[in-house]
Amino acid sequence: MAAVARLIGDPARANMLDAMLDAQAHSAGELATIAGVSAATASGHLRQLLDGGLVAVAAQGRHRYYRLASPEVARLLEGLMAVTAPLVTRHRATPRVPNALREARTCYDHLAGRLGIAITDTLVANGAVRIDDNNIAVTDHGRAWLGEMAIDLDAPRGWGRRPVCRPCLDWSERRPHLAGVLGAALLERLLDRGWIARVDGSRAIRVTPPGAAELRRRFGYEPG
Amino acid sequence: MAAVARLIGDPARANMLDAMLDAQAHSAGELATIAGVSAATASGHLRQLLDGGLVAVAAQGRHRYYRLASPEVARLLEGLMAVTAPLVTRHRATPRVPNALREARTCYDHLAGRLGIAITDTLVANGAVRIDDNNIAVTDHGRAWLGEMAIDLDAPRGWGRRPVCRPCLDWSERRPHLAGVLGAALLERLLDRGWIARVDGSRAIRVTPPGAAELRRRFGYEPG
DNA sequence: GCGACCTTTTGGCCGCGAGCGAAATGTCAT
DNA sequence: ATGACATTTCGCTCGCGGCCAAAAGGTCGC
Repeated sequence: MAAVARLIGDPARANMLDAMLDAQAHSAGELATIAGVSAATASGHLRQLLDGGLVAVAAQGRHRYYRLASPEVARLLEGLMAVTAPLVTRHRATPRVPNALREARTCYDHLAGRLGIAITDTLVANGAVRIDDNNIAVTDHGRAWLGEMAIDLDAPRGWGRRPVCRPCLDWSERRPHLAGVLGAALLERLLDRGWIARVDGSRAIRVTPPGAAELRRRFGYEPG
Repeated sequence: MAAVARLIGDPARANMLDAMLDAQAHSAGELATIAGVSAATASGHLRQLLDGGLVAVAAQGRHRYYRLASPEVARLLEGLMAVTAPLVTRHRATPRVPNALREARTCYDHLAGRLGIAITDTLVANGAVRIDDNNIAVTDHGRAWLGEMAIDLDAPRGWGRRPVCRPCLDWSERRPHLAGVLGAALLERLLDRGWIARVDGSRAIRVTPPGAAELRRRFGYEPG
């Protein structure tokens, strides 16, 4: 247990892992810049993360692209943030995290932040999903509703057997939001409909002008 | 994020935290022995864990009793184990963890291991709780059934507002088991009915002779 | 092929922090 | 008060591991 925690415990490695939370692959050099260390140092860190089973690598030409080894690792990292956040903000009234991230961001492969919460709330109000305590389940009515969004939860999605819908604790809103296959499919659909877009090299999500209208109408989302 | 992970990343501190996963308070000297370090070193570690908000302390006479600061910390630790376990056992066919722990143990303040899974399965079969994907909810029928066990989920339980029932991933069985207020109440009831007992200074749980009969009849649990 | 580029390996420096013994602090028992 | 015990603080040593510059692998474009 200590071995895994030790890997995350170094600031440079933690920054790299945090960057990989966007579920996209990053080259070694890119991660070196993000971590603020030389390429040599970064390479050493990445080797450790690889040996520790926290990340996986895909060699492509002269680049080597690193990504988190599994959704479990992503969940672990978000869990760490959930424990960390209250400690940091305990003595600070002003939000320490950039507002763009609080507003809308990706959490591994699904949406989080105010936008993620707004969508979750709407699906609950619709009766599309049901939440008891901290648990989420998709209803039959929900499957039909999602069909209109061209989302078929029963379609094979490549990444083997994976829970259809899982709660994921949002560390900025302190509430669970949609994760699992449903969360991933929603993010994908919103992206390729052009309602939202990724922001440069950040996990932040930007709402496009056409997206603003659609998201307000369908999910009652108003930018904060 | 790195700060919290760094604290767990030291073997001595990890051992201490692991010991505290039984949700009981441990004196500083006891934790020093468990971690295999001197009292002076242990004191330093405990101070760090305290400053980091991972543990809380209660001074009682000349002893100082340490415990985990919150259930969230316990969840984080179990999450770490879930990521760690597969890495360790990947190249080992034989179980590395003592069988007593796989059989029945406490997981913070509820039951885990084969016994915990057996109880969870029975409650699902009864229709007392419902599991969708990885989510658990208590049904009305479940509340009545629990009433026969003298468990009232609506009774105030001291520890403020806390989810009635939460899934908790079992790192030895790789399946979710009952946690939350329900899990805690079940453990408490089984203990004070004398069906199970804590084992010395371990998280292992021993089934008593009268308990063996009751657990087989009610939950279909057969010792492995 | 050759040069440009990305990445990893090697070697060496250096600081953080884990470790202990000894002393100090605080608490209980008599 | 005095001694026994639990814990913390202090001062110190020492090794692990992060860091970089330089060199070595690989891969692509020309």
